[in-house]
Parts: sequence; structure tokens; C-alpha cells
Amino acid sequence: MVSIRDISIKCGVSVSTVSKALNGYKDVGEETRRLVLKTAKELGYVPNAHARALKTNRTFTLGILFVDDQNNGLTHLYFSHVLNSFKSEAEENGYNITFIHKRWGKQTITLLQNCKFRGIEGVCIACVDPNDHEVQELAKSDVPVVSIDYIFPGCGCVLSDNRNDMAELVRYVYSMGHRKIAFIHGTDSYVTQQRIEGYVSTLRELGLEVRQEYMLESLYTNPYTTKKATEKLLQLEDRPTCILLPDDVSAFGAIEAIQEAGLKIPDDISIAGYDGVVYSRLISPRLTTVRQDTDKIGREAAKLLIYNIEHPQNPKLEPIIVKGELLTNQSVGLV
Amino acid sequence: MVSIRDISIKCGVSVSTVSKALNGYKDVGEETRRLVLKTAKELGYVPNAHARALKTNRTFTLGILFVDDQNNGLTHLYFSHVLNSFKSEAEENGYNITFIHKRWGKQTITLLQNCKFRGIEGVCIACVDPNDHEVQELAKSDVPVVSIDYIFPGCGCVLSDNRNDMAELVRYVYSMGHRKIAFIHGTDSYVTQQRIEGYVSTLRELGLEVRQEYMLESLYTNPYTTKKATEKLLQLEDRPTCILLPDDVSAFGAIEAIQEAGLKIPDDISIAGYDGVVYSRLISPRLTTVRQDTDKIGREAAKLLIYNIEHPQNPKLEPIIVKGELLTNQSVGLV
DNA sequence: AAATTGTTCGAAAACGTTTTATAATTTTTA
DNA sequence: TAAAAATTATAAAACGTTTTCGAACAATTT
Repeated sequence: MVSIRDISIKCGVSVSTVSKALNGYKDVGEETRRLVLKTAKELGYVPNAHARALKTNRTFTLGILFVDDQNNGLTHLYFSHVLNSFKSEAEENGYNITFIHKRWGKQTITLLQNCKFRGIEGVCIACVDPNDHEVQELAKSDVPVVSIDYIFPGCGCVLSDNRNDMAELVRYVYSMGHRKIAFIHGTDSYVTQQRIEGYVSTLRELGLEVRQEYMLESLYTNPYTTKKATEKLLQLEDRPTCILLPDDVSAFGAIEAIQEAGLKIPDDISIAGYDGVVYSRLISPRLTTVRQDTDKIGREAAKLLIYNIEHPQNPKLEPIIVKGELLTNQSVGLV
Repeated sequence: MVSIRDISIKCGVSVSTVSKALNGYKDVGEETRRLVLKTAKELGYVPNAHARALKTNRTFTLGILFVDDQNNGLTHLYFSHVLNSFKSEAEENGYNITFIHKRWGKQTITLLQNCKFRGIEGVCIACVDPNDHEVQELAKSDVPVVSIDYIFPGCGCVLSDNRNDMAELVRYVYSMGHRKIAFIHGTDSYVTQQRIEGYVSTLRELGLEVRQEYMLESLYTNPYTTKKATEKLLQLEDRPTCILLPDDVSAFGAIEAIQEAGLKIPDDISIAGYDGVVYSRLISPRLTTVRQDTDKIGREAAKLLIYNIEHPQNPKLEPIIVKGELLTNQSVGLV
């Protein structure tokens, strides 16, 4: 590996001069600068990030904390999209991204230790159990954190506007004439709570009764548990006319349950998904759903994290809320 | 940040002794070792990865090269699964993972330079244009590379067994009585070539004619282009009785085209997907498809890369081929 | 002509480690 | 008991940078 030293020898100047020339300091003559740059290129010089990090205490590395909640990790339908844009935005700003984990060689260490150890400048927390002790420790630490769809006190965060998006969906369904609107929601989380709040408060606002038997729980992106929940709703003596589902993938389970019950969508019953995956408009029935703006969420998270890293004295801590988009389609019919 | 120095002062020993105690060298007394370890814990010491990397030239960092081919990047249906298991396997072996890109601060640098710069010990190339000049340069360089579903001369690789899996699918379809089997394949790539080879050679093997009009191209995971291709096949005067598709997501396009043509699956025509996504068994019709073993592919890739990093003198270069699994279902009917 | 300012450069310390070579001490062997 | 061997510790160099401080000199101002 060719170092700054090699350049200095070849050019007959000191290492400090080379360093300065390379880093655009002004106190180096135009001629020597050109010489240094030229021989650096000739020698195929590549700087050493670790030496630099050691000296400057800057690594330009962002960590991502991303733990399989249902062991789907990186393949998570929603978060993988968020991450993808997070990555793009970060890289466009000259930051590297890496994953935080608990391993150091053969040993197990703390998430926070992993960050300190590797000099990670800030971390994006997505898709983890926020009650996990080590996650809490990290969030409370001095390393800047932004979280997605969850609020850690004292940390930046970017939130998908689940509450209002859900409210909009409910209002739309209402406008289509539905009065008996059920909601199969995902397992408990900040997101689920927000959606439930949006659902409940909008029902009230519209003068509809909130019925416990219309609110069932399922796992996210799990068609099987959603099928079970749908079956329960269909067996109700006062059956809902519309079922709101946890997400688009779950919708396959609901569709199956409904078809097996000999009912037709949307003639006999309506459904709506959530997420707006590509094929939601291609399956039969075409799904009414809510598209979350994953691209914006990821980019805002990266921008926020970088801002907070570069302005440690007055970081932005107010939640950034990103609105989704209602995609109406044939799965919700007029009643 | 507390350093080795601080510990040495507190313990009244030299830094070298502390370093040795921490790293399990044998030439340090049992008593001093205990003292060092104890005060290290007390002081909340965390080693500095960069200082260590500078000295040892080891970073335990694997790079992932992963470029949006259709701008889907991390959300790629197949590669995100492969990556997920790659990440797990790597972390379990004490390696970190990070993404390779072309940025260094405000400047644009080479992929190879990025690796050198950051001391990346090996890279996994997945989902990129293999003809890209910089990718080639990286593959030819001295940094260990393993590729997924592509062969770079002189590099390790892990391949999904597309050729044989495809052959098995064709044979199955044949066994169901089909003789006019069309194949809508994805855009040109190593994977596509393998599948076409499997398709063509198996047809020949079975004594069937290979008909150019039965081989159409579409984009992967793009229901729209697949719909168009399907329509073309349906308009053929000697229509196929079975259509093999590029993947499960594309299947939605094919299903739509078939339904719009007033045909029923599998009574009038059969289809088969590829990938075996979760909901392939839930859509109507339930899809016959091939599940690629993404978990094994990712893990094997990580193991191979780590092996080659740790055995630079005799790296394993023979392709590792991972077999898929045929998932038969109702979308292919008896004829 | 002296004093001031500006420009270009280099020496050296520092960042936090690892590791080699050697010294000091203790234990074992003859 | 002396010599040899084993044990434990340290000093110091090195890894590749950045950055402070001051030196040397030239250019400008008084």
C-alpha cells in the first residue's frame, strides 16, 4: 500500500506538505500542490480511512439497527424500502452505512459498545423491539439516533403518518356508504397504536359505534393469521360490510377466507389493505390500500441523522411526519 | 474515551502489558491480568477498532456490492433474502458488513478504491451489471470476491441451480401432459441464460420442438411487461398450453392477461412462476413455482468469502451450486 | 533600510493500538 | 550453588494520518 510517506519521498517534500496538498489546505504552493497530486495519482495512492479516523475522530459511518422481528430482517416489506432510500441519501452525502450487531469476534458485546468500538457516528433504529434493554441504552447514549416509526425520548424520529392515513381510509370507506367497518390490526406496536387511534377516533367523529368484536389482531404480513381473523368476522351475526387489513400481503388471507365463505368482493363485502405494494393493483380484486411514502421516510431519516451528527449542540428532535397516499380501487364497493 | 493508556496508569503497568492482558497473551501474570480486566470493565473501556485496524491491517469488514438494476436495490425480492442470510452468517462469524459505493465525501471514487480506502477485506457482488468496468476491476483485483448467480473468472461464486431447477419444472409440466410449453424469460443475464438452457435442453431431451415464438422476453418482477408477453402468446394460432413465467410477481400480469382473454387457469391454460414467495400459495390460482434456497445461498456465500479471506494462498474457486425446490400447485393442470 | 506582512514549507506530536526485542526476576536444573 | 531456563514485564517502534507551531524567505509597507 502506497502511503503519504511514499509520495513525500518521491516529491522531495515533507509528509505534512503532502497531507496539506491532498486536503486542499491553502498554505501550499501551486506548483508543489500540482506535483503532489500528480504523483499521488501515478502511484495509485488511496488514503487510509482508519489512520484518518484515528486522528480526526470522524468515520462518516452510519449504523443501521435492524433486527428481525419475525425473522424477516432485511426482507421486511416496508423497512427494506425505507432502508433503501436511507442508504441512497446517506451515500449521496458521503456517508457509509453498516449494520449494528452484538458480535465482536467470538465475544458478544453491547449494541452501544459495538457503536463505540467501530466509531459509528449515528444510528438509525428501525424494526426492532424498542423495549429491548440494549436498544434503550443506545437511544439514551450520546450517539445520535433517529428512529423510524417510533419515538425515543430525546432522539430524532421520522414517522409515517399512520394515524391520519388511517383516518383518511376510514373516511373514504364511510363515504362509500359503509357503516360497519372492522379493523384487523397488527400486533401491538407504536404503528399499530397509531392506526387504531386513527380508526377509533374517526369512527367516533363520524358518529359510528366502536365495536370491540370488530377489532381483531393478526400478525403483520401473515396471510394465515389474517385469514383466521377474517373467518371470525364473517361468522359474526352482525357481519361488517368492510374489513380493513394490516397490510397488502395479509390481504391474500382475507381474500381466501372470503372466497371460501362463498362471498364476493366487493359485492358482498369490501376490504382494504395497507402499504400499496406493486401488485396490489393487479390482484383480483384490485386492492384499495394506503401507500406509505417509504422513499421520503428513508431520505428524511438520513438527512435528519446527518444533521444531528453535524450539529450536536442543537439537534432537531421534533418528529418528522410523512404523509401517505390513499389508493382507491375496486376492493371497496358502494353499499 | 478511555484508552488502554488510562488502564495502564490506573493499574500501574505498561500499555503493552495491558494490551497483552486484554488480548489473552500468555506472558502476563495471572494477578495482573485479573487487575487489568477488572479496571477495564470499571472504566468502561471499549477498544478502538481504527487504531487496531491501523496496526493489524484487519478490519473484519465485508463489503456488499448491490446496485439497483431496476432501481429496486435492497428491496429486490430475491437478493434481499440472500443478503439477509449473508448478513446473519457473517455476523455470527464476527464480521461486519457494509455497502460498497462510489462516494468519498464530495468526490466520486472507484469501487475498488472505496474498498481499499476503507480496508474492506472481501466483497460479495450481487445484483449488479457484471459488465460494468469498475465491477470488473474489483473482481480482478486482489480483494477477495464472491459473486452470487454470476461467475467472475478467478473469483468464488454461489449459484442458484437455475438450469436444473428449470429442467425439473419443464419435466414436471411435461409429466402433466403438456407438450406446448412456452417460456417468458427475464432480460438477458447469467441467470436467464441458465434458465433458457434448462428449458431448451429439456425440451430437446423430451423430444419436443423448440419454438422461437414460444420464447418471449419480459422484465423480471414486472407484471406489466409480462402481461404484454402473455397476450402475445395467447394470440398465437397454435397457443401454448402452459406458460412458464420469469417469477411469481410477474405472474400477476399473466393471470390478468389470461382472465381478460376469457380463459381459466388451469382448465384452459396453465402457468408456473418462479421464486416461491410466501403468497404464491395463496393467490388464485395457487401457483406452481420453484423456490430458490435463498437462505443457503446467502450463508454459503458468506462462508466462502470468509474462507477465502482467511486462506488467501489457496482460495476455493469452484462454484457452489444450490439446488431449489419444485413447489407443485394448482396453476398447472392435467391436459 | 528597517519593519511588517504574507507565503510556503517542515518538524514533531498526537491519535490508540500491536508487537518485537530486551530486561528483570523467578524457577528449575545440574 | 551456579548455570540455565522459564516467567513476567517494559520500552519503543510502528501503523498512516492530521495539525499546530514555528522557520525561512519573499514581498510589501513604513
